[in-house]
Amino acid sequence: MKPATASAAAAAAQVNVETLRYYERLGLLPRPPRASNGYRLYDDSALRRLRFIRRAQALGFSLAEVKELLRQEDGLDCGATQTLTRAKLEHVERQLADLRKMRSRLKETLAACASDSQARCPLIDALLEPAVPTRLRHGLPRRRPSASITSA
Amino acid sequence: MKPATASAAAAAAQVNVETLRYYERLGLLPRPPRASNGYRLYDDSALRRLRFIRRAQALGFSLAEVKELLRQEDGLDCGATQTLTRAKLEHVERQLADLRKMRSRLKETLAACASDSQARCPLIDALLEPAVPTRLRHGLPRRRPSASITSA
DNA sequence: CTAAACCCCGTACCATGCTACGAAGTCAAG
DNA sequence: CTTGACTTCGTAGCATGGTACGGGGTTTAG
Repeated sequence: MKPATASAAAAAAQVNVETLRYYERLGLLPRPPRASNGYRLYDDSALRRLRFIRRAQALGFSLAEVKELLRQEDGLDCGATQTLTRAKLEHVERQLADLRKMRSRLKETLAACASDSQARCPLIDALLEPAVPTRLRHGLPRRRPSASITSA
Repeated sequence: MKPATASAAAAAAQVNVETLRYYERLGLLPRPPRASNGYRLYDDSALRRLRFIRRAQALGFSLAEVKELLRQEDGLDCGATQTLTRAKLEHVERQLADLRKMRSRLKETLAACASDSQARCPLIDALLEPAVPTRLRHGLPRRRPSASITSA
């Protein structure tokens, strides 16, 4: 297998060429060897690594986490990887549960909409549901660090 | 129910106070009436709307989509909402499938790691798998619009 | 030889969803 | 009356994950 050019590597991994440079800058991809003209040459191991990154991302790992995972490829211990993986598994389990809830909500809503066509959409009511208790002044937790909703 | 202050409303919905202003700027929350001192007053409908936003977000809707959804609360037709909901449902189904795949991958990996302790971690290999055919120059799809990996 | 398509680099920009900052006014407990 | 927690505003900044731009060199089909 002769090494791939940037665009070939990018196409193979379904990413933009610029993304390769981006990953390289982040230290996710090693600085590749260059041809005599200065062009980057991506060999099999680089392509594998690139696929690894995309797969890990698809598994829900952030790029920072992917970087952690990759450290072990370079000879580090398995422990950190296992810990990360376990945490990610738990996260995935939670996501699954949430999504299942979402799904049934969405389905119910659509069913109601379909039967009750012409009337006002029940989507609103479906989402409105139980009130959360309101606390007042003096000693609110202030919720400093707000977690992103799409990832932990 | 007397109207809530900003911090009370924020606490009730588990969001940062600034987030209320942010949503207001985006047009997700209506400009609330003000007390004589200029303070925002969030009544029940505002609080419901705020909860709606967070729930919809938790269902995977982006803020832009939430805004679409909310337009119908203001008397618009149910059709757009249904369409959005159906699309979101499909997205959720896809996510579920992906997550299930992830989960079994993660589980397998952990199991392998546990049994094969001390040896090199199989995580890498687990993710590496099948090669993608490499295409060369001239007529690559160029993949202009790259979809975010966490949402469609 | 020319033109298109590829490559390099650094830097700037984008979208999303907040979060923080500073200056200033308000309000309630002690 | 002071103090501290609340509020207002506009604007700026952050984190993530890219994407684009401009100015330049290279390569290959025709």
